[in-house]
Amino acid sequence: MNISDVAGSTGLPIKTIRYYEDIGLIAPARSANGYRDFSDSDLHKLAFIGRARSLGFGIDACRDLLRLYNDQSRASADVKSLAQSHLAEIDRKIAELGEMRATLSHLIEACAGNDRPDCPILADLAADRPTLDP
Amino acid sequence: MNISDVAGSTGLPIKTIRYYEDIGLIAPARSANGYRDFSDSDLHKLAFIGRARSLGFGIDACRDLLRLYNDQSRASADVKSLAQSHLAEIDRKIAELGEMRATLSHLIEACAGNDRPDCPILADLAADRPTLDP
DNA sequence: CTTGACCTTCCAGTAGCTGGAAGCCTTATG
DNA sequence: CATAAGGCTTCCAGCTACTGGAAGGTCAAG
Repeated sequence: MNISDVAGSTGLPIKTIRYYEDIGLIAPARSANGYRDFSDSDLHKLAFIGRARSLGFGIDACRDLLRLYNDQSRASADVKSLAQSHLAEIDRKIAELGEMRATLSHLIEACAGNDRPDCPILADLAADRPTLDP
Repeated sequence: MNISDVAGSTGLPIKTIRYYEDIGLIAPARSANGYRDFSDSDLHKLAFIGRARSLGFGIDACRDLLRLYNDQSRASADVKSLAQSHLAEIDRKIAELGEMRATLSHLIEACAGNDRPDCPILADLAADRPTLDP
């Protein structure tokens, strides 16, 4: 299997697949002509990584997940713990974005959005202390 | 005003302030000894940038916001539009994280988290198609 | 005069790719 | 059989927004 086939069936960009080899996530065989020759196992691994990435797991977490996947003597508790840390991180990000969203939409509502220069958004950014009034 | 004073009153790390000069967001004067000599205007600008950054605006957006702030003939509509694009981006990210969160917490709930190896999280990542059942 | 706290610059690294250049390999067509 | 298009290779650079560290100049106190 050539790289473009794998890209097609995993949905991962070719560049990304090569990058994953670079950083040691996969190690596909090589054909006589130097082309990467992907096995079904490589394909499976890449699909696995792709799904883990789409859940927001970082590369190192993907490495850990792959290791756990290949470890028949794993404890599901270890996987769960990894996932829970990641979930906590996601929640942290959601909370952070939610705060930004709240402030920002508040400011946007207060802005006339017309031809005149007076703007509560800029006023808030320029304020000595950010506006916190309800 | 030396850099550490500015760092102290804006809450920005010293490194970040120097970085902002590097990329042309600010241009503080220099004392005879080569030290940066920040004016009140520099301070104000940095505080402005810091607040914009804390709302999630990117560096380029900060540049735009500063330009608009200094432009007396601006239209608030331009500021509002900038803020609205950013809000849309935040919403997009929240939605993306929300989807991750939903899938992930679903999987976590299904995982026993004990000493045995069977794990629905790994099973889902390894599945030919990700689990979508309710 | 020395010590320690500042300040300076420059270089490198972080995460996870992505784009592009230069060049070999394969396949289809004339 | 030549050639052109397309796929493959490697390597290098750049993206965001910093952050850490090394090497060295400066300043205030004791």
